[in-house]
Amino acid sequence: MTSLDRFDLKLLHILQRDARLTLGQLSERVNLSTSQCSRRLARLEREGVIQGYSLRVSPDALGLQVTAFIFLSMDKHRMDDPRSAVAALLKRDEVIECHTVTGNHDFIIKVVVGSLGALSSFLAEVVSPLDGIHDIATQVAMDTLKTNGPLRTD
Amino acid sequence: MTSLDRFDLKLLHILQRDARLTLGQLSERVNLSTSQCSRRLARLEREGVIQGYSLRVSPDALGLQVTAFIFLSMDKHRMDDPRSAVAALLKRDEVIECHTVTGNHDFIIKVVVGSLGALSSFLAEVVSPLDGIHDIATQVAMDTLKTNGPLRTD
DNA sequence: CCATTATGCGCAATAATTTTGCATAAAAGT
DNA sequence: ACTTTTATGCAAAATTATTGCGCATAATGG
Repeated sequence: MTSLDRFDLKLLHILQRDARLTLGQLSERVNLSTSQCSRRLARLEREGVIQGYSLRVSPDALGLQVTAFIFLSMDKHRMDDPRSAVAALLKRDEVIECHTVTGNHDFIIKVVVGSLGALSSFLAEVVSPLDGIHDIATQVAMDTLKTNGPLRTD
Repeated sequence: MTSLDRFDLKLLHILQRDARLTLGQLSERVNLSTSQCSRRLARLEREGVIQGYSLRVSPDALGLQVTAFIFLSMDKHRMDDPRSAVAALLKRDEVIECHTVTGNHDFIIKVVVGSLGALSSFLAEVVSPLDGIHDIATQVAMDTLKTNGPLRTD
């Protein structure tokens, strides 16, 4: 078990918002020396609290203009192993997120693609052919008010 | 307009997966000098292709064990300005993502909170009190098969 | 089609940042 | 209270990032 004190939480709070601050800038804000910040971060990484560092890229700049949520229901017997039921989906770069959920559907899947045409192809060529599909519903995002929001640290 | 050549795309592809590679490591993989990688990244940041750098933090380590999707419908007249209709939500740290969507509901909102109790409080104290709410539906994620997947770059 | 200009490049010097050895101080355990 | 462990800051060392410069290549314009 890993316990996080207020310094750790503050580091995580700040770095979630800008992971490119230098240790110098970080140390000012949390009131610790740079060396200690460095060591604490190393520990948080080692213990898996920090899972990685990534870029936020503008989807538009990549020509990805459509975000959609796909709701999937499977035939009952396919749900003993949810992961393998949608294994083919998880590998696809269009799939940003995939969860099993309570409610009418079994999976909720977030995809980001170039166009409505690409969404349509994805549904027809990747989702529909999956084994044991019972139902597919799709909702297209028109306006993204917030994404990749940081987790609360307090 | 910003055009991205194969080097830019390769940089974005790699850094989305690990934004902490050094310019040296990066330069090997893309076959460019470190100085040129540095300059290209500076440009991508300047032009907004790279929107920022962030941490992937383990929700569990922060005691955040519940991910849920909240579906919100508003009274018709509240939807002329979607953003202000949910402005109070966007500020909240529990809200990771918020979109307007096609279909039965107006908004889809992803939240990450500590417990089902916290989810319940959030719904009762933050969502329900919003002005002009017509309907609320919630789906709790049981298993997260993929999150924060990188965008496709090709 | 050549001249001019602009853009992209790598190298090497410089600057900035991160990591580590070490001594000290604070906590924790006995 | 005493010992052991853990956390800390400082300063040196190592690593990494940035920039000036000269050269090449490609785009622009006459």
